[in-house]
Amino acid sequence: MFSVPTRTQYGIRALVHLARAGEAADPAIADLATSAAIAKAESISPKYLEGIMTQLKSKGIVIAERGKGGGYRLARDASAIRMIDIVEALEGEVRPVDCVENSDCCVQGNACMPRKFWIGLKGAIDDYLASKTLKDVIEA
Amino acid sequence: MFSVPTRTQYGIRALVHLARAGEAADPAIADLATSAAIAKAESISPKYLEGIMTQLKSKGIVIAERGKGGGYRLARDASAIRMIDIVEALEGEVRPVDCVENSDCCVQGNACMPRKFWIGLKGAIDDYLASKTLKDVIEA
DNA sequence: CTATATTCCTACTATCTCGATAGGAATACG
DNA sequence: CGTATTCCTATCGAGATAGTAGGAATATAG
Repeated sequence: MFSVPTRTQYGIRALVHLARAGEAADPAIADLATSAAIAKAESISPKYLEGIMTQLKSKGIVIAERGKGGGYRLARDASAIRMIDIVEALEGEVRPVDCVENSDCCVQGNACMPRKFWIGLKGAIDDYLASKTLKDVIEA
Repeated sequence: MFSVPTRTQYGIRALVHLARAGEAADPAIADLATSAAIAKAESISPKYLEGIMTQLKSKGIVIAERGKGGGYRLARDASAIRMIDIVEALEGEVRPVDCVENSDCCVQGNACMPRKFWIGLKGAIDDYLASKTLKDVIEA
């Protein structure tokens, strides 16, 4: 249960790759990597990863440099990228049931008795994801 | 993200229904309900709920009485049924990524740097689900 | 200006899961 | 025996997911 799609797993691994590249002494030297290079290093389908990287870029997690010699780098320090930012960029907000935000669904039977329970679950997940940064992950 | 299948939502609503039926003064009087009756009260597809109830029975969450006059009742008091018992009965163990239990997957690139992170997420979810009982839900 | 390497965009396909349905067998009651 | 119920198995359609394909846009190097 609660399995995380490969899309998200791949995205995180790609960001781990970038974060580790950026750990070098001189920043801005080795922190640029192409999608194809990451895909190869991580054994991820290159074309599939391309789409994931584009999405991470559109959400402001990474910065893309187009054209020859281009690639991706983290948009900010790994310690400033929370895991919840990544997850929401790739999958949208954590929402166990539709009823969490939309109370219109509370019409039939006991449909909404468990609503507070689900909201609590969302809180537990969100709190954990917000408490970890990309830096925490690469130091684990 | 982390959306809960209707199967689980339906199962919980059915159990809420049974738990509320069992709240009556005289236990064992009104605590028996047929799958069809629950389905009607909760606006759930009857045939679909049938399968869910059978599964909850096989996992020991409810007790079934077959034949005419039969139905389902909770196998134990609502306060002794943890939400994690229900979720695991219907969906199996919480496992964000396969890598959580199986460390064999840590072979390529940074595939397993996030492993501790995922294990931590599993822990956060499990802790929450184990902390709530069916009784907590019907009293919310 | 041209060749090349890269991101970016759109569309497609195969596979799987999920929700739901159908029909009927097994069981128990009166 | 007739009826009401759980229980079993098989199937189906819709949607999501993972991956593929082709090429347009963009930047660099020579």
